[in-house]
Amino acid sequence: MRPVQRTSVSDAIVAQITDLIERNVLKPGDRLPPERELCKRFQVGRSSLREALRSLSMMGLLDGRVGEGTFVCDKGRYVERALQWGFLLDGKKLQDLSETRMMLESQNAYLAAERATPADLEAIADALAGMAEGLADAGRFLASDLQFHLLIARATHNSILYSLLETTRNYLQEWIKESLAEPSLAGPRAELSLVEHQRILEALQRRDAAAARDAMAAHIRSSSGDLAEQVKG
Amino acid sequence: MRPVQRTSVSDAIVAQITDLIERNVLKPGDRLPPERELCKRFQVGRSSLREALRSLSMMGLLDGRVGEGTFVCDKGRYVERALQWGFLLDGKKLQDLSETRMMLESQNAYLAAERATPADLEAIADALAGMAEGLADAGRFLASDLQFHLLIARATHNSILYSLLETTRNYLQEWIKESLAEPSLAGPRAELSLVEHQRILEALQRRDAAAARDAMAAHIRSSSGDLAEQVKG
DNA sequence: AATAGCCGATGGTCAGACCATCGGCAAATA
DNA sequence: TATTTGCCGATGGTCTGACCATCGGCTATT
Repeated sequence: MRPVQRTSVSDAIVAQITDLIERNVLKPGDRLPPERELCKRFQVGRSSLREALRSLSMMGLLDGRVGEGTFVCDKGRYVERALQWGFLLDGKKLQDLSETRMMLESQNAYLAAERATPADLEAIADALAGMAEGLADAGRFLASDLQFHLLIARATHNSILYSLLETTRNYLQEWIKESLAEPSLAGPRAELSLVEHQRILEALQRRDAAAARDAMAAHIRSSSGDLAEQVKG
Repeated sequence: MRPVQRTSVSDAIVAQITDLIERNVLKPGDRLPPERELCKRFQVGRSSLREALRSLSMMGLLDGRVGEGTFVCDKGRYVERALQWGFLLDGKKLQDLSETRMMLESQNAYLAAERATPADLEAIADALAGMAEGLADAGRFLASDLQFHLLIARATHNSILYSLLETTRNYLQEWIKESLAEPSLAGPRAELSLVEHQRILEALQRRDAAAARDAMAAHIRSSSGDLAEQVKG
């Protein structure tokens, strides 16, 4: 004997729609059938359906517009939405997140060194060039920096690892931005960062997995040091 | 002139309740007033209120129990929840999952060796004892096995890493179960598994982080080998 | 041809009803 | 007296039908 599965109607709907989005049957930008129509298809009341849709909207998967319909959002919007409620990222959580990122980044670098295609490496090199050109432009520098890391994650050809890193980065992005915006640190920090990224790329090009991992770890450590100070102050 | 702020009723409720939880007016474990009561206080219809509550439940802030009430959940499991969503939104390839798990398990073992409290170690040892006792009982063996790994993750004292490992395990659990259920493999596999777990525990007790990581990696590798065969067959 | 007004479609909200479940209490039972 | 059984109110879960505000496109007026 084991506890029977208790499933609420709206949870089931959430699961179904989520699944449709996952399997790309519903693509970003697509419009869902009207609520009243969905009720008939799912054989549920409008309340239950709306609770499901509202939950999905709150998580940023859907977007309802009066008089127009309900649309599928781009993926990744939900993190933004989450932070919109100015949510709890207490010190401990930030530290945990930072640690998780460190682990993901370094391990991804390791795998990327083994698996990156020539095209991957070229794209990563381009991102690095973008950083160099953006030394004077904090916005561009940061964008290229992010791109660099995401491209490495992509080069692992593991969609889950990529997705996890992307999410953690999204959460930490705000703090990273503030950290780099510190005028006293910005200049030297950016140049140091550039050198560190250079080392990572070289390791990747040499297919030296361990070196890539260590170079990435060193880079994150040095930048998360700033992060820690940022949090304290 | 700028676009006027359009706010929906349930979003406003979500914001208010979120704020109450943030300011600790509503503490974890607290019970909210009944829905019908809240309707009167917020001066809104029950549908709108329920859409808000459902969203908060979906995000892991609230938990509604029929006949009892709606309660504030422990801790902010918010980030964890979001990461799990990130998880879902991408294709779940067994190989990718397995790889992610390998990385999480081994890294968690590393951190656990550094941070486990005596109580943590004791709990892990208990789980191992449970496995030994359950050699003849596949169900119990598997349960203790799972417990062993989760307790190690817990011993990292990093809620995000724990949550991620828990999620990957949940996804893989079905395959793992089938794999161990194979009659031809069950006996020897379980005994080998026991020895591997023993090695991990010893490394943890010695506070030898690298050894713990390597022992865990070896264990996962050997068990995921079975997993791969299982998938092929 | 351009504009103004209308109208149906659609999401947003509300109110009331019924159901299943849970916890506690009282009555029946040993 | 201690335990079990049955009942009942409270509560979340669901359904229905209704009304409103808004949007987009159609139509008629200019």
